[in-house]
Amino acid sequence: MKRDAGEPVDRSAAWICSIRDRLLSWYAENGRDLPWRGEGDPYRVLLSEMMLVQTTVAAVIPYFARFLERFPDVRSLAEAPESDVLKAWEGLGYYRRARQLHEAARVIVARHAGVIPADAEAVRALPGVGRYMAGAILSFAFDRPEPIVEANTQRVLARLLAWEEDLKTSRSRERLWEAAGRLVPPEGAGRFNQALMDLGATVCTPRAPACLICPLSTLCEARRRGIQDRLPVAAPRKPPLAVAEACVLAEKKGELLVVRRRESGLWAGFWEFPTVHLEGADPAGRSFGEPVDLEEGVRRLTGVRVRVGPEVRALSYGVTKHKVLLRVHPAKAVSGSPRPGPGLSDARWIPPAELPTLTLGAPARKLARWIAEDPKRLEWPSQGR
DNA sequence: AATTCGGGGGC
DNA sequence: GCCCCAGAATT
Repeated sequence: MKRDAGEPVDRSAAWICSIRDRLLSWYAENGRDLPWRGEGDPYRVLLSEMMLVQTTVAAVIPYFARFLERFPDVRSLAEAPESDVLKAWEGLGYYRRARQLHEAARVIVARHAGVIPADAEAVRALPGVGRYMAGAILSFAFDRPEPIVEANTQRVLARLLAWEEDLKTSRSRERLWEAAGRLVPPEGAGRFNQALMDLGATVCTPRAPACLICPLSTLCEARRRGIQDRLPVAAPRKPPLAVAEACVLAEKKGELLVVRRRESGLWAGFWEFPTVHLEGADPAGRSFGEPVDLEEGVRRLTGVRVRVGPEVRALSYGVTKHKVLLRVHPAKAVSGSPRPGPGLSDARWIPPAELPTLTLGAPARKLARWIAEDPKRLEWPSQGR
C-alpha cells in the first residue's frame, strides 16, 4: 500500500472509507451491549452521558438502572426535588453533574415542551452539555453526523494519525476534532461514533493495545511506525497536594453529631461528621484561619462541647488534586446544642440508623458503614479527666 | 491554559 | 498504591 509522501494520512478519501467500513463491520459483531443503547431514547442518552463524565462504564451501569426506575422520563426528573436527585446520584461523584442534569430537565420541560431537542444549538445550550456531549446526543439519539472526541476516541485517533503531541494542548484538541469530523459518516454517525469508542475501550486500550485483532491495524499510522505503545502522549501530572484533617464521631444518648455543608464548593449540601483542617492544603475550606485543636474546632463548627477520644482509624482518599489523610476520633458530648458554624448550613444529632438517609460523600459514607458494622467502635476506655 | 469539580475499578 | 476514566464550566 502506497501513499504520497508528506500527505497527511487522513486526507485520503480511501483511507476514510476503509475506516468507516471496517469499523462498522467490527462493531456489528463486537460492540458492547450497554443498557443505554438500543432504542435511541434521547433521555437515556442524556442521562448516561451525564453519568459517564469522568466515570467508568462499570460504575455507571447500576446507577443508570436505579436512576431510570426512579426518574423514568424528563418530566419526572424535572419535577423532583433536588435532594431526591442527589440521593439517587450519591456515590457517583461530581455532584455538579446531578444538579446540571436536573436543571437541564427543567429547561427541556420549560423551553422544549419536555422533548429533548435535536438541534445542535439548543442541545449545546443545556447546562452540563459541552462539545462532546452535544455530539454524543445528536449522533447517538438522532443519528446526526456530529463528531465526538473523548478519552477513548482521542486515543484511537491519536494512534491512527500517529499524533505525537501532548493531547492536552489546544493544537492537539483542534487536530483531533478535525479528524473526528472528517471521519464521521453522513449516515450511521451514531453507530460509527459508538464503534470508535468501543474500539478504544476494548481493543485500542491505553496499555498494550491489541493490534493483532484490531480491524484498523493496517490503516493505523502509529502501528505502521511501531509506536502505538508510546501513544498517546500525556504530560506528566503534578504530584497531589497533601492534606491532613480530623473528624469526630461524637455521641450523645445513642445519637451522632452530623453537619451539613453549605450550598457551594466541594460536596455542596452534603452531610458529614464534624471535620477540622489540621495541616497542608485545604480543598474543602475547613480551615479557621488559625490552628485549632479538635475539641475547639468541633465547638466552633457545631456549638457542641465534646471530649475527644484517641484516634481509632485513619482514612486516606483522593479528591481532585489533593490526597487527604482523615484521622477519626470518637467523642462524647459534654454540653451545648447543635447550630451550624462557618461553612455549614445545618448541625444536628441523628440516630446512627438514619445515616443512610442522608446524602454523604465517600469518606462519611465509609465511616457510616464502619459504625454500622460494629457500634462499639464509638466507645473508648475512658479515664475520667 | 489552568483549575475546579469525586469516586471506583483495574492492574 | 497508582493510573485511568463517554468532560464542562469557570477563571
